Amino acid sequence: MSRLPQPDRAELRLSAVLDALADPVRLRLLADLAADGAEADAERSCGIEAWSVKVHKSTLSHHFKVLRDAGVTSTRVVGRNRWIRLRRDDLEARFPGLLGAVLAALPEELERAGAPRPEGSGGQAANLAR
Amino acid sequence: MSRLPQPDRAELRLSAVLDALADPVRLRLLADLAADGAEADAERSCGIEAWSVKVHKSTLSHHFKVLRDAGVTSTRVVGRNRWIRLRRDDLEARFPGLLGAVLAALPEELERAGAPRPEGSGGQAANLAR
DNA sequence: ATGATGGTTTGAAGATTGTCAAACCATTCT
DNA sequence: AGAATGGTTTGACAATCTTCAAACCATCAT
Repeated sequence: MSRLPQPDRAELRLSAVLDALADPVRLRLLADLAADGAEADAERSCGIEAWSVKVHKSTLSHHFKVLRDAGVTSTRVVGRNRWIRLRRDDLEARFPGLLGAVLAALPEELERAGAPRPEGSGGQAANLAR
Repeated sequence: MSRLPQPDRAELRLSAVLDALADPVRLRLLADLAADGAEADAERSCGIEAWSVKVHKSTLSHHFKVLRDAGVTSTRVVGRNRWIRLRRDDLEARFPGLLGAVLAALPEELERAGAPRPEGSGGQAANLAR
């Protein structure tokens, strides 16, 4: 069991994080991740079916790399599976309030963005914010 | 005296704001604006000399449009001059904590990005790496 | 071993974006 | 009126990004 390469907490760059977040697909992935709960160990499989965005698996892999390189997520390798989690603590330490502000605004943003609905689209909005 | 078109507070979109902020030049413009103070009426002329980023004036105009269209800034037209200000209140109302978090992280980010070139070597892409 | 599975890497096509230069527009000055 | 000024718009070019498809790699199952 190992971990895919990722920047240390101290190396996190604001511009990289903003860049990573400035994409509709990645925002949706973020929402999926956040919906898993605020516990530090909440992870999600890398499999296509686990996410509300339906794109090619290589595209998904690409977006995960962007998020990981920016320091937004952490990826644990177990066998041939990957488990992804939000780096809430590191982000909060480096950019206090940033992730929370984004997560809070996310449900409404996705609503307006329309299209892909997570299939149970009620209002689990409250779960997203820490 | 009029005002360049801008989205209403209720129309502000998270993705547009993140997009607008996910650029090194615009982050620097934001820092310049924020440095003017937190008063709601702190404005800054649109003139090239007023900003710490040295790019062509049409490029500057383009970036201001992106910021304005995203709702980050507001532009007042006086004669042949423009006066730009941060829409702090509107941003705070729509995305509480977001602007503050970005502004707080900005000084260190600009530090790492490398200071604005005092002299010469103005290659096209040399100004700020992405 | 052989094959299937989960995910990454590479390659290529199309769309976006950042930049400068030149033309343009409206306002102000002489 | 004519010229200068502050900024916008348009056009073009290079760089980057998103996406899918196909090849690839490592692990697990048979």
